[in-house]
Amino acid sequence: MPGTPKGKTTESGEKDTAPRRRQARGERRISQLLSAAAGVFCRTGYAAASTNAIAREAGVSPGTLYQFFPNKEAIAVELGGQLMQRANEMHGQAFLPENLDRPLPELLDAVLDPFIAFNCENPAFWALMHGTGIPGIAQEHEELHSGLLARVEGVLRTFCPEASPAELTRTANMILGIFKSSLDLILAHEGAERAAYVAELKIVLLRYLEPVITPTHSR
Amino acid sequence: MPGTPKGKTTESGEKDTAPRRRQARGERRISQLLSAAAGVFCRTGYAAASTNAIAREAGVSPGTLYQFFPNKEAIAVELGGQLMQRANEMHGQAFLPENLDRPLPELLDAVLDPFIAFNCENPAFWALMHGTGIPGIAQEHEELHSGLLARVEGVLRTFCPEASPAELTRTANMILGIFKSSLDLILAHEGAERAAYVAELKIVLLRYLEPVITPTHSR
Amino acid sequence: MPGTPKGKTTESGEKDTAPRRRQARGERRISQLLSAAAGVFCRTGYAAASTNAIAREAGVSPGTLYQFFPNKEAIAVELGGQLMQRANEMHGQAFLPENLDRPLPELLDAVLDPFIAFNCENPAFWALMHGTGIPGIAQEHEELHSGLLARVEGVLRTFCPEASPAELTRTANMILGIFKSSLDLILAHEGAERAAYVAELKIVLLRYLEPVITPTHSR
Amino acid sequence: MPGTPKGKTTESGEKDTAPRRRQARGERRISQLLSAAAGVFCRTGYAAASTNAIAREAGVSPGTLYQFFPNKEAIAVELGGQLMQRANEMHGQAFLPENLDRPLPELLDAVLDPFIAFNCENPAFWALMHGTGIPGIAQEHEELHSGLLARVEGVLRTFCPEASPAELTRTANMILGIFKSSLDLILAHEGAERAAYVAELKIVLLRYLEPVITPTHSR
DNA sequence: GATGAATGAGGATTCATTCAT
DNA sequence: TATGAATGAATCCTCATTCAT
Repeated sequence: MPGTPKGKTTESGEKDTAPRRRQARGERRISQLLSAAAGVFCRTGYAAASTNAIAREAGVSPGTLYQFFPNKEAIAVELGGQLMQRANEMHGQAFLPENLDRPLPELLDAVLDPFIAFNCENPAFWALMHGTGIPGIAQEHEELHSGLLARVEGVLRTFCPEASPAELTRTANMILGIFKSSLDLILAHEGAERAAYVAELKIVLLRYLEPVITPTHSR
Repeated sequence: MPGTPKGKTTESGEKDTAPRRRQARGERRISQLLSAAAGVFCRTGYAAASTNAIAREAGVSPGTLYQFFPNKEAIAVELGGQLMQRANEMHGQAFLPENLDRPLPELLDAVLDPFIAFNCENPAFWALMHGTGIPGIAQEHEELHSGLLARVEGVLRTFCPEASPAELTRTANMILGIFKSSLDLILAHEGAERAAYVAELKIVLLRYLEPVITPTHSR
Repeated sequence: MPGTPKGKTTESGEKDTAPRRRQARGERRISQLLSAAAGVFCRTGYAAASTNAIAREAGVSPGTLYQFFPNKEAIAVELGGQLMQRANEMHGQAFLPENLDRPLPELLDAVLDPFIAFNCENPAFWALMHGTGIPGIAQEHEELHSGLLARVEGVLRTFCPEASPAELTRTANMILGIFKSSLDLILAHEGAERAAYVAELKIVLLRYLEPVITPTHSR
Repeated sequence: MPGTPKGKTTESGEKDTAPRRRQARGERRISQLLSAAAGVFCRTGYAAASTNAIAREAGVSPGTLYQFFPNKEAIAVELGGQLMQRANEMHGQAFLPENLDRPLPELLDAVLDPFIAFNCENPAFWALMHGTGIPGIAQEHEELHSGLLARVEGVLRTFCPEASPAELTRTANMILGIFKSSLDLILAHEGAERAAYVAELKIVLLRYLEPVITPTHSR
């Protein structure tokens, strides 16, 4: 958007600027709505969140919400997708190859810290992944979940190439589960206590994974 | 209120019998309703469960339901409490003092196996504990949760008497969290795969707890 | 319902009477709702009729309406079906075999008069058959339409056995169409003018059909 | 209001041209919108047609639509009027005096064929005339209807000068009604079957009108 | 106690219409 | 003029809860 040459001619300038501004307004609204939705989902959960409440929180009328989203589910899906994408971008580096050569504790730090930070800043992300049973979302969120699962499996595979796929999946699921439940605890506390839970999570994973990966790694 | 003699007949024998029968019938109704609720909660989750659906599943009219429970939440609370009690009864033995002297793997088996079995048979128990975010229930279910927490803390305390209460609570929370998320995986699979997840849960807890309790225990 | 022996024993009497009364109330409500719907459909057409308006007209709350009908369409379908049934009952005699031997003018009188009377008394019947384009109703009403069509075709067949099925269908469709549009005119007028339109309808049909059926009939 | 000189440039030539262009553009827009409306009305009926859908079909924004029409009804009215005018132009010749001297079958051909053709090509015309019950439109479309009615009455009057006005109106209404319902059947079929229904319509009208007009005409 | 009808506030969604740009 | 965002009343429908019998 910045850097676009504007005002080339008065005519094209007019034709070009107005729509862009309108579009910009629309996108601002979308963000407003999404963050309002994030707040409401966090506070009340997806099922209990009403579209009217979301619109009210965003400071718009219900009709406006429906100009940008076809239904409540779409809001959750878009929000989840956007958060997922941001999560992926943010942690792409966490899973960088160079991290795989580092000792497990460092690897855990590298991977978990940004992920925890992200979730602390975007608690809606987690609230959405809990939406079990909501028809239509489960599907989309399965996708989010399997994305994470695949990443973790990928890391595990490099450490234990001899493990069967089933084992890998199982271990990855356990890791995700542990992470998930710990995140609940982490989010439920603050300050030093939160930090203590973060440390505890790392201890759990370290002790769980050390025996699994050390053999491969010790050579 | 129930059992109040209303002087229907002059015979004292009936005075006693009729109310008792009524009470018995009432308790049968309550069980009916509670197990219907368990089924519905399991299938649809608490929020999406309608009182009408529960009444229908129990084979009674909505009015009857409200004769025994003041509102939907009360059903969940009662159900949770009752399941919790059954869980307690069933596992009272698991936490028997003699188990505390056994090596950790056996202790884990002794404690986890019946608990897992119970949850496999009563999936509603778990469904209820997930009701995070439901206003009003969280509080009541905190109580269920803290019951479990206290038990686990109690066991831990005997193993690490020198640990601070905060540490104990933290560890107990982690254990419960790990158990909780593993249970999701366990319930989501069947047969050999389910058994594999059970084994994996024990590995995680064993490795997590071994360093914590071994020193104390090894002497 | 009448003639049922009641009050055999006090116990079974109680068990039997209360539900029947309740059921009776429900059926009264259904009739109320259906006639309210008939009125609203007549005045505003199906599409523009709101369920709240129907409930209001019936003097009940919207929720009550939905206790007896799953949705707006079901009301229309039930109403249509019920009217159709009444129409069938009422005109079963019109199509009696003995009428087929009478000269065409009398046949037309025998068939049309009760049908017209019925539609004047139940204008909703007609309003519903106009519901073109309403998804789901079209199907049900097609059935009503084809019922009529079959009857008319049946009569025609006895008069012109040599006609092809396609011709019969075409003629029956024309007759129904003429009847339909004339009914609009009949319902739109009153008193003598209405009678004049009725007469005119018979003239149209008489002249249309005379050449078709006379050959068969003249022997 | 349009065409008002706003004095943009001093040159008188432009003063004249620019408004004309604007006007031309406006009329193009109006046609766009009207034919879009015709399509939508045809597909979904008037009541179910949304102004947004019309605007979308026309490739403009809803705001633009409201720059040319004050509300949805006005679109229907204008469309109906325009179609009516085209119908009038197209069939002005059908009702030419010289046709009145021809035998009835030829007269029917002369009048009906172009009218049927017109309606097959402009199905929206018919869709609009069915909009019975739509508040506010009925009145405006009555006008369209009465236009046709007057024409038919005019023709009839030349054939039966001795008939009372009431009789004429009645007969004209019947004719229109028959035509209307037959048109439904005609539009609902294609090819040979459609032709057969056209023929059938003519038979109905021929037999209905022959006795009415022959006496006058046969001398 | 039991029944099932009754309630009505609330939720998702639509759409004719208006407004700022 | 044109745009498309904004509005908000209205619609269908649900469901926890109450009431008459």
